[in-house]
Amino acid sequence: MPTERPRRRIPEATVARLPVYLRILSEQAEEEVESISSDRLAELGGVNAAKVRKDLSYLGSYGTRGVGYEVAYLVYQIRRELGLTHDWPVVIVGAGNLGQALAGYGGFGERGFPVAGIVDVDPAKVGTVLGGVRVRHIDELSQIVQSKRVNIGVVATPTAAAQDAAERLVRAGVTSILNFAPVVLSVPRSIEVRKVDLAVELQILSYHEQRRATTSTLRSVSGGVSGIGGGGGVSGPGGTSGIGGTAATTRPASA
Amino acid sequence: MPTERPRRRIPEATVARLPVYLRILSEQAEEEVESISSDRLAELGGVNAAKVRKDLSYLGSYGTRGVGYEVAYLVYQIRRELGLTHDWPVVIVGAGNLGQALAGYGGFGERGFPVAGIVDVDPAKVGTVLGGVRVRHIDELSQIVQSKRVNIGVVATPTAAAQDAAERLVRAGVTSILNFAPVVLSVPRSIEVRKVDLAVELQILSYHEQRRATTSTLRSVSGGVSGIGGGGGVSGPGGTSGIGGTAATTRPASA
DNA sequence: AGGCACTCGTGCACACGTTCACAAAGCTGG
DNA sequence: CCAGCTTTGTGAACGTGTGCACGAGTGCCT
Ligand SMILES: NC(=O)c1ccc[n+]([C@@H]2O[C@H](COP(=O)([O-])OP(=O)(O)OC[C@H]3O[C@@H](n4cnc5c(N)ncnc54)[C@H](O)[C@@H]3O)[C@@H](O)[C@H]2O)c1
Ligand SMILES: NC(=O)c1ccc[n+]([C@@H]2O[C@H](COP(=O)([O-])OP(=O)(O)OC[C@H]3O[C@@H](n4cnc5c(N)ncnc54)[C@H](O)[C@@H]3O)[C@@H](O)[C@H]2O)c1
Repeated sequence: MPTERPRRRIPEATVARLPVYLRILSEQAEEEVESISSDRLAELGGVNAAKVRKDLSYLGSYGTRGVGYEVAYLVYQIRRELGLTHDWPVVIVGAGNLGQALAGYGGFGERGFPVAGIVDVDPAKVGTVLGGVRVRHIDELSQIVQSKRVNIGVVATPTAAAQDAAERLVRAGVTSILNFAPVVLSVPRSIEVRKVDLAVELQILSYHEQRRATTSTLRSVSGGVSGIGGGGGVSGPGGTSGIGGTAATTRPASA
Repeated sequence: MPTERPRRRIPEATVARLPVYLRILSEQAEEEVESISSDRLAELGGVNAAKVRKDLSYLGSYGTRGVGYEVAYLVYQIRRELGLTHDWPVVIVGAGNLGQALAGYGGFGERGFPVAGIVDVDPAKVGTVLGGVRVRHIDELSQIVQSKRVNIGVVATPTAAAQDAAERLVRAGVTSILNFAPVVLSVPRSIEVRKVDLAVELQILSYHEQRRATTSTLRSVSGGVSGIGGGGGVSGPGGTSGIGGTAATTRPASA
């Protein structure tokens, strides 16, 4: 049984989809569904069935031909591959609008990412309690990261302070950063950075809206953009890089 | 001069990067920089210079060999291509934690996406004012969308209500949706949906953290994942689809 | 036991995206 | 006006991601 995971490298596009499969499978498990076919999973996830099978095949996971995949087993495998077998505490830098929303959102802890701490520079913010966590001064960042063994940091400061926040996080020992500020952070190559930029999302939507209007006012929205977006890719080892693709189009079978 | 934009189709990956170039260029413009080379822009954006040039070439934009690109002209061209020559009012569904943070965030209006309205089902929320906008009942959604000519809707409701919110938005006449709820929305093919899923982002980071720990505790984080993510791609016209890649890794030249 | 319906796993072809490398084009200084 | 330097624009090679099509197991029914 201890079929040691062959440690294959999983394509980044697949890694980006696994969390979605995981959520769907977890929901199915709650509804007592024991087995699921790639077709059904594809339908729920709004993807191609072949893609689902290929993605799952990277897990080395065994489905059963003629039957499908055992939900519980898949959930276990995906969680294992994503490193969700234990919690990953996160620390939030910036207790403003966004930091508060994040802290007040229970979804993180539930999904294995408890908020180990929130820090801010503003003395007025320090001491207040958000989502059960007391805001502490940013000088305590290192202490929090060290004592709580935090690997993931979230940047929720104003744009101007984001680079500083990132540097402090790196210095404190964090190795992954989720950045909400609309700037390209400059950090050592070994640090994994992901970015969530709402303005970029809206501008991409704007592009399509504009296009829709221009292309031809008649021809009813032809194909209609559908399909899956390439995952948050990761390119070669080439030195620096930065701009990241972001959210993507979605659509499940409305069957 | 009125070199009518040849209306080339711009690759989705490029569309996802244009907003970032735009932000960088706008900053440069403020600093009175008049001209910029693809090398410099690449450095600031953390991308490959060749990619920058290729991306910009889709705009039909003219750089000057031996010199670079005229910042102001590029800003104009990108804004034009992204449809940012006029405002795109957005309507937010769900005035909870997230909806409040979004409404209270001035960055949208500044960037051309004024909040035309916020709606909620909870009578207790209706009437309160967020970021200068009064929360209205969801039954008024159509009226808001129609009168303010809203094309873009934001779903910030609990997961369970997201599909319903999306359907209401579509019925009201919205054609693009930005979804924050962790579910795959089912909407007509002609509607453009983009998704921002924080849990997915964190899980991707978790995957890399886990990998880092497993692969080899010694070998210092070799290449370190860097590079650009594929843009929020859009695949073939094939029927349904759904899971979308999301944020991506970033890193500018820290030179 | 045999046949049949179903579903996985994957080879293959194609589409898309990235990067290199270089000719063409423009500027500057003599 | 030419030589030399800079930087663009793009063809071509390469790498990644997608989707089809089909062989190969598996379970069920007769
Ligand atoms: N609020 C939103 O809905 C929203 C949406 C999209 C993007 N963003 C981005 O998220 C970031 C935060 O937005 P916000 O609305 O929460 O801003 P905010 O101004 O409400 O909060 C920022 C917080 O960061 C703190 N801060 C400032 N400098 C700091 C530093 N060096 N170290 C630590 N903390 C510091 C401030 O004291 C403040 O509490 C911004 O970059 C913004 O562009 C926010
Ligand atoms: N808060 C965060 O930081 C955060 C982070 C990640 C994801 N999300 C996601 O964003 C969504 C909203 O999160 P939140 O924290 O703001 O939740 P919330 O519970 O604070 O707010 C949800 C709001 O939506 C309203 N609502 C419920 N059903 C509705 C309906 N059918 N139509 C219109 N409005 C309706 C509720 O009255 C409430 O005001 C959730 O799906 C959540 O998973 C939030």
